[in-house]
Amino acid sequence: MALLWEVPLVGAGGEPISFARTVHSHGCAQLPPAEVVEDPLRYRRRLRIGERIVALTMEARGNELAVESDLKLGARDAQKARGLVAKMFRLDDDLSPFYAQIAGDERLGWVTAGAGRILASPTVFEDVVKTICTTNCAWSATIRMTTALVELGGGAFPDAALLARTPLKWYNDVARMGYRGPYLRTIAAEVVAGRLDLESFTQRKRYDDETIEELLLELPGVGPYAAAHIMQLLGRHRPLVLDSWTRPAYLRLSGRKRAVDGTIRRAFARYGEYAGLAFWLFLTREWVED
DNA sequence: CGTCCAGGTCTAC
DNA sequence: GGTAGACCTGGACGC
Repeated sequence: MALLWEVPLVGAGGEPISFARTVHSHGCAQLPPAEVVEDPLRYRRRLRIGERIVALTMEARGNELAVESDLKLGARDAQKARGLVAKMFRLDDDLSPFYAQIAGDERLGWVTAGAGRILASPTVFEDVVKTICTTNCAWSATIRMTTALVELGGGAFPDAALLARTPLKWYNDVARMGYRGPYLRTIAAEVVAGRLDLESFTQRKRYDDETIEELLLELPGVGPYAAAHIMQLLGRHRPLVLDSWTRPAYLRLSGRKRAVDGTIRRAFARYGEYAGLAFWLFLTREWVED
């Protein structure tokens, strides 16, 4: 294990970052090729750097994020790995406006201790594929499909080129993805052809949230739920993720007997561009002990 | 063994 | 723009 990086756990606005809250920010963050290890809390994930597959282990050391690599990396590869970690932890994001908004908020005041960073994958492509693998199936199926994808990728998540050249037979017979297979393969092919630049979707100056939502909804297999979910992973926090998990969770935690989507949206509308994040944090507070 | 449904989406009205 | 019905899979459940 070689120490790759130590970087302050601080966001772009100087706000604190809770390592535990970040690695437990959502379920997809724990899908292969990533995993959360407890005691001490660490986040591990394999990724492809050039020709090699590298296993990175991340943990909090004091107020720093320490990143270790199982392989010794040259300067160029080390730089690339650091860049991917920065993307995953969204180190360039500034949550301080949100924190200022919820300071003293009864429901969400606790968040300002460093919660609210939604851990991303190294690529938007991976998050889009994984999100589609969460739709209309049990979580066990999501794990099965993702595990197959990572096996295809030789231990790392496959890139668009590999998915585009993989025959549909594999999607059906090996990954058992059903109707999702053609969706994912089509998206991969569009990326490879250069007609779809998912990685640019993080660029706030280039695309506003509304545009990104429209572009996401154009993708096969991406509807309102998936678009909102991917938006959260992109750090675009207005849309609420409304699905068969969040709806009952909201009822349980709010004490309401029933609430249609419009009612839930109104309950969080006052958080403005952070409404979706506020909703998600309200639902997941108990995932981590303060 | 059949039906239902799980962190929905698409198509056709 | 709003709403049925179909859709892969496989685990849970009722009969």
